[in-house]
Amino acid sequence: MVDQKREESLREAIELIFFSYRSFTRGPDLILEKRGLNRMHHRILYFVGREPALSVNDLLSVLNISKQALHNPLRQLVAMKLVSNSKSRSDGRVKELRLTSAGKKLEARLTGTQLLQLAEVFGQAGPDAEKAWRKTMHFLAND
Amino acid sequence: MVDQKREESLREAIELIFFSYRSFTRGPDLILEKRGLNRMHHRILYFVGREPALSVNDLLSVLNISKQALHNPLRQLVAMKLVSNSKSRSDGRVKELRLTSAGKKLEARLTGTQLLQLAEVFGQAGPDAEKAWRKTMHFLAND
DNA sequence: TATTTAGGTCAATATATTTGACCTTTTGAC
DNA sequence: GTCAAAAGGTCAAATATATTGACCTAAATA
Repeated sequence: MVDQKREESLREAIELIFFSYRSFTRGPDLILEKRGLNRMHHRILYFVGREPALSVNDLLSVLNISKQALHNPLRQLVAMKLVSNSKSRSDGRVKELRLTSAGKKLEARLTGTQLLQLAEVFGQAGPDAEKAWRKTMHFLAND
Repeated sequence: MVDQKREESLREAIELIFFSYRSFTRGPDLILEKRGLNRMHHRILYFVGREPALSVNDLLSVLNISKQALHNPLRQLVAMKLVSNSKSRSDGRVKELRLTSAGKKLEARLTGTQLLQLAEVFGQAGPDAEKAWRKTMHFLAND
């Protein structure tokens, strides 16, 4: 009886994750759709913006997808002049990915909806809850 | 300067969500892959298991996808005898979806990895952090 | 009886993903 | 200087998925 109650409570947690993630991705998804882009484009813009001069290989590692799966969306972003790729000085094989100013603008708009949303959520939950949330998510993120 | 620091902290939160969600879905995804199923099949199994006699329309509502997008995975699950659909007694138009015993077994295996993972995470974080996490996620799930 | 609702299906299109091969340029070990 | 390895890019085929829009039945209900 105790175990079953705990399972019920853990299933509620599963649903919190499911519905939270959907809520969290809706903002950017709506903006992306209007431009014929998808969530992968946002992820590329996000991580390139997060670490300018990121290499293609490092981007692949963080996204955890195949080279072929990255190929198209990245090519599109470069063609749209949202991402630039220039040869690295220290290693001519490596390309350094960066956001162009247009790329920065779009990234700011996409991620901006999520920053706002999280600011609101943490505002409602309060700083102690935010801290505990971060601690818990840290455990979850690292297996 | 203050605002920029807060943005940095919120971006860390964004990344916690991204990596947490990936970690959270990996377990079921690996099991599903071996059977030629995907995350949508798990979602169907989950919500049907959660509410036996669920109608197709109600399933569509909770999943928030089109009838056509549901059609294939649901048909497959029924064909594999993991989900049963029987006419409702009270309204002959409505089908009541239920997990078969094989469906229950698979659902338990899939969701079981997530239950275990969350039990571990909450165990590490502690009951107070769990409570605060739930409160915060609740705000996030409801916009 | 006529309309609405729940459900199912089809076809066309568009997209995305995966597998696997193959190519160039550059680096670095020998 | 040669050669294997690394970084990156691309292609093609097969597969999978999603989207749009149409159309159908059976059952409920106004």
